[in-house]
Amino acid sequence: MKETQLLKGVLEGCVLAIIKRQQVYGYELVQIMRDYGFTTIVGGTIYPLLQKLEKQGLIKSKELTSPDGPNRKYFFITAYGEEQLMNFEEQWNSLIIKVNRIVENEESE
Amino acid sequence: MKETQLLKGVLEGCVLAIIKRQQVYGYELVQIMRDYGFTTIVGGTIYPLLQKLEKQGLIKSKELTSPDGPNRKYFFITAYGEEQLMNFEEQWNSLIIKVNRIVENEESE
DNA sequence: CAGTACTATTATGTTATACAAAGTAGTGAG
DNA sequence: CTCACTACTTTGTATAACATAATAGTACTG
Repeated sequence: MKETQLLKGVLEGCVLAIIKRQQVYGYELVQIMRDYGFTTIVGGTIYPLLQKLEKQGLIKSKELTSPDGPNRKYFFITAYGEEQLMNFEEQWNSLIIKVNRIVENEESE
Repeated sequence: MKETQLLKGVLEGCVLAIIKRQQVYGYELVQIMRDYGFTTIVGGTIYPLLQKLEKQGLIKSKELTSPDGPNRKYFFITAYGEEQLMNFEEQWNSLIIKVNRIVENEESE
């Protein structure tokens, strides 16, 4: 079982949570995720996700020039995005409870 | 975001954990998962998963007659399966830590 | 015999992430 | 000036998990 499968659905919530508290551009987001321990994250994973989130209206973007290279595309969370983030947090917490109930039972019998 | 995306990768670990502490057949497993709160689980989700796990050697099966219908196919965990289950638990705990670190930071700033 | 509950199987679709490659803009070395 | 390098973004193709839905077969019940 690869760790990557566990990521599904989680990544989106994490990205929203990060964008909520600071505006970021894609490249930076990759670094941040890696700092948090998601070492396998690369651009090819993040950019399509950002495009999807923007298309769905959860985030919006603004392009700004960079002193170090090509333009950066900064992302911000929308009201709808915040709503969905809360939604994610609920589902995530609920999932933890369910899974732990199953896995922890293991030792109690 | 549908809850179903969060399931990915988790389902396999849950199924293994359940099979570890009691032999079950597919239909029964569906009921158990539903009791645990995974209300959307149906046969079409569980049976292919069981076949995959058996093919990979994480579980093995034995067919027994049922008093109430067609034969039941009971599943047992193998040594390799137990190994993978421990593996899953580690990854799952590690994922919880990482995600919570991201999500919870939200309020502390 | 018709209908319903049990049990297993399989085909097809959707979607998130992986993987890999490439394109664009600036900077520094020679 | 150009070559290489780094910062930054984009895109195409593949894989694998889970959803959805339909099929089929056994036993019980009316």
